[in-house]
Amino acid sequence: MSRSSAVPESSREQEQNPSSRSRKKKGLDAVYRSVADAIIEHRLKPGARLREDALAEVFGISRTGVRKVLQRLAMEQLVTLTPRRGASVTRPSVDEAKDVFEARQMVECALMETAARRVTAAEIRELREMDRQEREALRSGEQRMAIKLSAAFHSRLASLSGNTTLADFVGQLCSRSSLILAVYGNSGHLGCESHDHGKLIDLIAEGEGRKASDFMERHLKSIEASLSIDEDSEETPDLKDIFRTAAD
Amino acid sequence: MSRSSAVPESSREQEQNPSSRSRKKKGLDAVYRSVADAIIEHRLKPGARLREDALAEVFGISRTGVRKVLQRLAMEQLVTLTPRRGASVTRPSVDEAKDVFEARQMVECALMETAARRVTAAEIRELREMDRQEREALRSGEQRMAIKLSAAFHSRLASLSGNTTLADFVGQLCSRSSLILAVYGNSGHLGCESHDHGKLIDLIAEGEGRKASDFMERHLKSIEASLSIDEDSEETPDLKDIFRTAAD
DNA sequence: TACCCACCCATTGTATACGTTCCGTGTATG
DNA sequence: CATACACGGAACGTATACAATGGGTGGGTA
Repeated sequence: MSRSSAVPESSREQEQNPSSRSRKKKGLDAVYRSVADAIIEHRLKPGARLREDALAEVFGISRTGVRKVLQRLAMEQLVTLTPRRGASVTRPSVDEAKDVFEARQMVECALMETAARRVTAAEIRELREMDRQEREALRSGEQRMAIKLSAAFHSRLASLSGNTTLADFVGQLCSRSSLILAVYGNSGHLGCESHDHGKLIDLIAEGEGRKASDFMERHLKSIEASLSIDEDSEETPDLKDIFRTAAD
Repeated sequence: MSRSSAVPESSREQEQNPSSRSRKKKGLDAVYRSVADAIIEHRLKPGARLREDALAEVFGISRTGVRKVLQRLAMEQLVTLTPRRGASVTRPSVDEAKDVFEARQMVECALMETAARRVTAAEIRELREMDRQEREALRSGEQRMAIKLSAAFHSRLASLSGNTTLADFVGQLCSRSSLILAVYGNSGHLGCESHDHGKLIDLIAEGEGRKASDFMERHLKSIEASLSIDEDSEETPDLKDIFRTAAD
């Protein structure tokens, strides 16, 4: 009972949320985006169980479609499919978090040099607009939206390279980073400092690929450093340890 | 008629081939490996249609399981799911091929440095054994097996870095490379020259990460250069052009 | 009182059945 | 004789029904 009660409220949120505006009939892909966004925005927290029946009822589709969506999310490491236990939002391990940020530094930095060479004026304007929206969301206290926009910004930045394969990979890494922030992030300051993205755009616009790459490296390292990856916060919640004082 | 008649023989290959040895009962995941291997080994050529009913009958499972497998393969870019046309083995475009090899050079080279630092003696032995098997297959004319082993070698090499995320990514890139070789490769010489892998192992074993990275870059560039990426070989087979001489 | 076993229910895994859409072919007409 | 329309069939998309398994709870016993 204690576990199953962790989620149902969020599914109600889905109904009343206008973002998933009653797309009952067409758009199976829209269901995927809805769930993915909910996870990225931390409306569905790591560890939350995703029962097939519940999702099927919420979105007005059958379990068949739900399973397809969950499988796709599982392949992107956003949800974890335990053989007979069902699906739950992935709770990234410390090693996983480390791997994801190592991958991001490797790929995103390298792509900056290509992006600086290929970027167009229209794309620069688009990036500035995205940055503006992100800061706007951050300013008005919409942390959830800011997190999603930040991931979208990094993903769009990677897509400037023109390499679809690497861009998609970065997109997945950014999504997983949102999960990592949800688990290991300090609620005090979010991952991306707003002014960083603006500076990044400047460097790209000036064609300073090398500097953009270096800046991106520092940017990502600073995000990673801001995480509180305590080794001891792993494994069992240690009921004994937690309630030791109470029992003492 | 011209398009649909291009494939049906391949589905018969599946039936008579003993490699998919009657894994009827357990192992839904085994079906995935069977199909993936068939694609990587070029037993299923790019463009080959994969009818759900046929696969279901061959593997003794229902279409439900087949669809799950096909979806997974589609996500790894090994098969293409056309909305109402069904599944077919992906025929990589020129741009896709270029992207994949750019990604491989970026990631695999970078991982060599990490691998050279972390590799153990046991892993070196394992790599040498894999290299031996690959050369053995190449020597005995089993090109299909050699292609698969070569991809497995690169994938295993990447996994030495300890970064699961990047290793999995490289694994997918290697699988897609097999497809690219099937389309753009000259049947004369396969992608990986056998002695290259041995040299790569030597450098890793000696802890020469930098040299290993450089060598890997040359290795991959040489594979890419061996491809015959003719821009004109794209698009429609141009029945008019092909039969112009006959009509003339 | 604490631990273990057995039963029941909830949830997922799999298969089958139905609806839908698109391709191919055949015929009719300009 | 060519083209266009229409019909039939085949394959995919979706939903529903059944089967199997694991966990949770309750009772019994040491």
